[in-house]
Amino acid sequence: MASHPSIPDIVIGRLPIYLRALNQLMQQGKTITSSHELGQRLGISSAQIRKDLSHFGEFGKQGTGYQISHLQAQLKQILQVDREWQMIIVGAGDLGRALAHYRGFVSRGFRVVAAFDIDPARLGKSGDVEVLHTSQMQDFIKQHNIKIAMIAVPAENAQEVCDQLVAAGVRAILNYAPITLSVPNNVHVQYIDPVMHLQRMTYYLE
Amino acid sequence: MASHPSIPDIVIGRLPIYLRALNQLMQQGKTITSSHELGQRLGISSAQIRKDLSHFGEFGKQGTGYQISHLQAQLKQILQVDREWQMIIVGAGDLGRALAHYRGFVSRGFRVVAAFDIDPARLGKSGDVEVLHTSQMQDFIKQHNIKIAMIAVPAENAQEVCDQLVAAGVRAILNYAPITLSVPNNVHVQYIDPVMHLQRMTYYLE
DNA sequence: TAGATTGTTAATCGATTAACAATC
DNA sequence: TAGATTGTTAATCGATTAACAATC
Repeated sequence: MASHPSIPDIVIGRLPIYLRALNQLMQQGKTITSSHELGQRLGISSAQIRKDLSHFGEFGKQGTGYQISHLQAQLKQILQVDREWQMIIVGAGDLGRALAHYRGFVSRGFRVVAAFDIDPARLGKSGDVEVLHTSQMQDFIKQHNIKIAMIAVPAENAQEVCDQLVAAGVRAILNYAPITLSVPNNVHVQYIDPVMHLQRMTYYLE
Repeated sequence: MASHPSIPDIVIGRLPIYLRALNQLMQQGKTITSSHELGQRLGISSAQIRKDLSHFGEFGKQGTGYQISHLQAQLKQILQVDREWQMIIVGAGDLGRALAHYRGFVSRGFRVVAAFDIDPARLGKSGDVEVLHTSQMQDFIKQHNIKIAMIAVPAENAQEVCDQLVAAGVRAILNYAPITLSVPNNVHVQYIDPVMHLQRMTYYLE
């Protein structure tokens, strides 16, 4: 139901961008928008936005455009963020704690329910999030049926942590360690590495 | 010299991935690799890697492959990270401080030289990095000829901060605020929004 | 109605891949 | 030499865009 097999991944990748722009328009008090307005804001052609959306249904009205609240609800449903996903964080260093404290998850469909670290000095509450010992991680994942994890450990330990997560049932990993992980086909990985973004920009500088 | 105008941006975006993989191979003590080995690790075809590299020159040897140290040096030069770029961080909340403490920048060509915040309670040293008041930001950028900044302020303030950065001379921005920024054509922006990555994966879950 | 914008088709554009001569 | 791998060309594949009938 939720996933149509033939939709290109690159299209899926743009849906969160559209959703975020709709949130912003809504906060500005707008109720209606058009593919043209959306495209202008995002630097994407209006044709592409209409084409992308047409993979999933007809959400607009000729002559008028899109009702923001409706399109927003539809995109949330398509992306399956019309619910709340429970996540864990592995690694409670600076980055892991910053993620644990981040206020922006809940309003967009995600909740950090625990963090894990091997260093006993880091255990206990960090903000609202309990930091537990890594030895409890796999049991926790199984008991709470956790499907999503964020990896915020040093690069040297990331693959090992990843293997443990996958073995326990995690199916989506957001990896902050600067290495490419190897995972089975049924596990999804996304990467966040600020240095790669910076290196991409320095090419163009001067 | 550094930037050939006709090379597709998507190719530039893969160079940092190759560079990171080479770092990893080198750490494992390897000295030679091939497009096939590299591709296998990264989930990219060997043909694509060779094609990408061919935009910039001939870095391999038939029958042998690539000398890792040489290819690494070449990629660093192409990306202009064979030097050290000075960066600033705007926003010294959890995220800004985590970035200020991050040890992974220097070895890959970047150094955080200051952070800025409007909250007087956050000023002073945070690890090795001095947090200054935002009112001093534009002077600092001009004096130190800063070209790169990271934005780690709330979404509501991000566009305003961005405008100030651009006006002072910043030409590359790594934006952690979950909004699309509007900038002149000669300014580069990259976005990091963990929620967008998560939403991209939930589409495929279940 | 007149104006605007959708959803969709067909054309264009660009990126990826397969294949192979060159050569280490 | 025999085996391997590059750099490059041509073919394929897929994504983007232009254009427009439909229609609100």
